[in-house]
Amino acid sequence: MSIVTEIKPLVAKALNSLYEDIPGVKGFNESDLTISPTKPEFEGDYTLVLFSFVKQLKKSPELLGNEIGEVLVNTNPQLFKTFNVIKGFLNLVIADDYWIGFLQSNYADPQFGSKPANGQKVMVEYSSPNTNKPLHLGHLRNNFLGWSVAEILKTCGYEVIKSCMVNDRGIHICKSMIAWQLFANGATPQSTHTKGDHLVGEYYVKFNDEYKRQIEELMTAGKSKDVAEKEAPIMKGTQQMLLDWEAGKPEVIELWKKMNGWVYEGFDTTYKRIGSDFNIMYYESDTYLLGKKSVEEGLEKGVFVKKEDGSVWADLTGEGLDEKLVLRKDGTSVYMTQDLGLAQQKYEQFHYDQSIYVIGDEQNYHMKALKLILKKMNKPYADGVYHLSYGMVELPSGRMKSREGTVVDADELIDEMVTIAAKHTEESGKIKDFNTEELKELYEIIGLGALKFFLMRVDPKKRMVFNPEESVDFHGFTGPFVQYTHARIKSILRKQVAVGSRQSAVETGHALSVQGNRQSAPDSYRDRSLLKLEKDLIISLEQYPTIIEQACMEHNPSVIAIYIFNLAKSFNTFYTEHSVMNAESEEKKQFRLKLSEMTANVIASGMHMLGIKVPERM
RNA sequence: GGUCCGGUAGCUCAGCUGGAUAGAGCAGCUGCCUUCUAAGCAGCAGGCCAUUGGUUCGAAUCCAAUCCGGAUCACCA
Repeated sequence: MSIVTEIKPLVAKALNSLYEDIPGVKGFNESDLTISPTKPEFEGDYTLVLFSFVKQLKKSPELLGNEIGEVLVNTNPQLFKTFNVIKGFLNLVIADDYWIGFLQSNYADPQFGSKPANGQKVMVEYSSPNTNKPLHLGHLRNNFLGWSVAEILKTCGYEVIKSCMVNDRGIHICKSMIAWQLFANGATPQSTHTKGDHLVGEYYVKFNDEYKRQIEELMTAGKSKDVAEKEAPIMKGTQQMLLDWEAGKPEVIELWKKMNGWVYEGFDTTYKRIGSDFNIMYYESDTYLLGKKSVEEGLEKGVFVKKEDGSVWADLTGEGLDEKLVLRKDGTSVYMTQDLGLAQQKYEQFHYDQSIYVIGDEQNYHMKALKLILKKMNKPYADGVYHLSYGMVELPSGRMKSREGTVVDADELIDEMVTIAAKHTEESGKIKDFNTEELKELYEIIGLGALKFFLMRVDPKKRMVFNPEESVDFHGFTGPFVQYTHARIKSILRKQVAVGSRQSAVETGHALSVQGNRQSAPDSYRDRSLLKLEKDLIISLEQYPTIIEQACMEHNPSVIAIYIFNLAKSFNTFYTEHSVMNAESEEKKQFRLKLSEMTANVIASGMHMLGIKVPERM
């Protein structure tokens, strides 16, 4: 239980006992209270805002604050040390023993902040790549967010099933295929020493080049732009190929399998490197026909209407949207058809309570429509559908455009980050005894940590600017900063182990125990009081479970990133000011060791939820 | 045009269930390594929180309008 949830009922109780006799005053409950951390420029740890009671109780804020503060301190001396009232704010000073007790019972728990299983099941669908080109920066944001949200939900007690919808068929796939047929001369990843997804991507680009060339040729020959776009031979060939694919023509299927196989090999390498993994894969080639049953069902229920031409529509005008096509007039499915079918299939397979779709915000409208349609169809899982919408990643020069070659390739970007990590590490000269393997691993940890942190530190909903120069900075509000803080702490803890007294210190630690006998150690009483920077750090640690809860509710990893950064900063301030190993007394030293250990645990735990590893040394 | 999202320091972002003098990082300027890792710490400077009006004891935060930017509204995916 967090300290704020502990304080609230006490305040409510105090208010009721003080003022319930006043005529016209109804009972106070916890939701009436605003309690927040005290601003650093005032004395106190947590603050109750008094203004809201002034009118009802007809007393001045100062008087109210003093009365409430008096009761709180008198009835809960173990929790509140003192209080002060400034303007309309009651600042409460929490007893040091409370904080010390908190540290004592949690410092060694690597799971601190996580919750027991709640029996709820959540599906998280993320990544969802197309198999015609390699991953780019935008995909990375998706992958990092999806993985992280899944991890946050697990920490909050949910059972999580990670799924991936692979868009492995369709016109865009045929474009790469036909270009390969025309231009590749049988080139393979092996023969060209090219990663499979990149090789296929090259032919996707080649398609577009050739297509453009053919359009120009036809236009020079006098055709209009529209006609040229339709009649370009390569486009006609592509459309034919799609028909052949749907008809199951063996050569086409074989080529499709071969090229998709290359892409999967490439994706596997990248996924492994960035840590993306899935419990279940769905392939569009398997699911694109699903959903026709849902369409029939919707027609029966009167949720959809069939027009004269045979096309089927959902009328969402009553909900403020437009009409949405769910089946083409020729009976073939559109995206919505597949999504309806897949939602149904997922539910039948897993009976989820929540189904999260990590998809870019350009599909806000589509996802809204999907949820609405499911609701109108009275699907029990409709309410659990949640679109985790994230903003586009832009470059300082503007939006990434694949046609203009301004996309940032994922593999290249990761390589670059790792190279820079290596450079910084070598310059610092702190890691002299690592072997080649260990160094390689460290560079990966730091480079990827920087990248993940950079992409996840901002609110997913918002579109963000990716500035290559800034992303390469490893100082300040960055992953490496946090990793560095962790390594620093571990360095201290290693020293303590080396001294060999850690075990006994950890086991006994009586001088810190709340139940400890004060009289037996007259000297240590002084050390029982916390210094400001020690207390700041403990208060920060105490907020971790609340932060996790918030991140979980909001499906928002940036909450964790921001918190962990502030925690690390708080530790560094403490670290510079006070020595752990050369503390003023043995008691202080033991106390600070615990404080350091807990900080390291929370950093590691929080970073884990972001998919970022923390090194022991760097 | 309809709907949705955003506009906070030079730049990138927090803060948005209303509360004290609006915070970080980067960039700029000052200091601090004979002391547990300087990828660090301390400090200075930097703001009409897009604009206008409203609600309130109190508004960056809520409401309305306006301006600017983006997304979307396809028998595309």
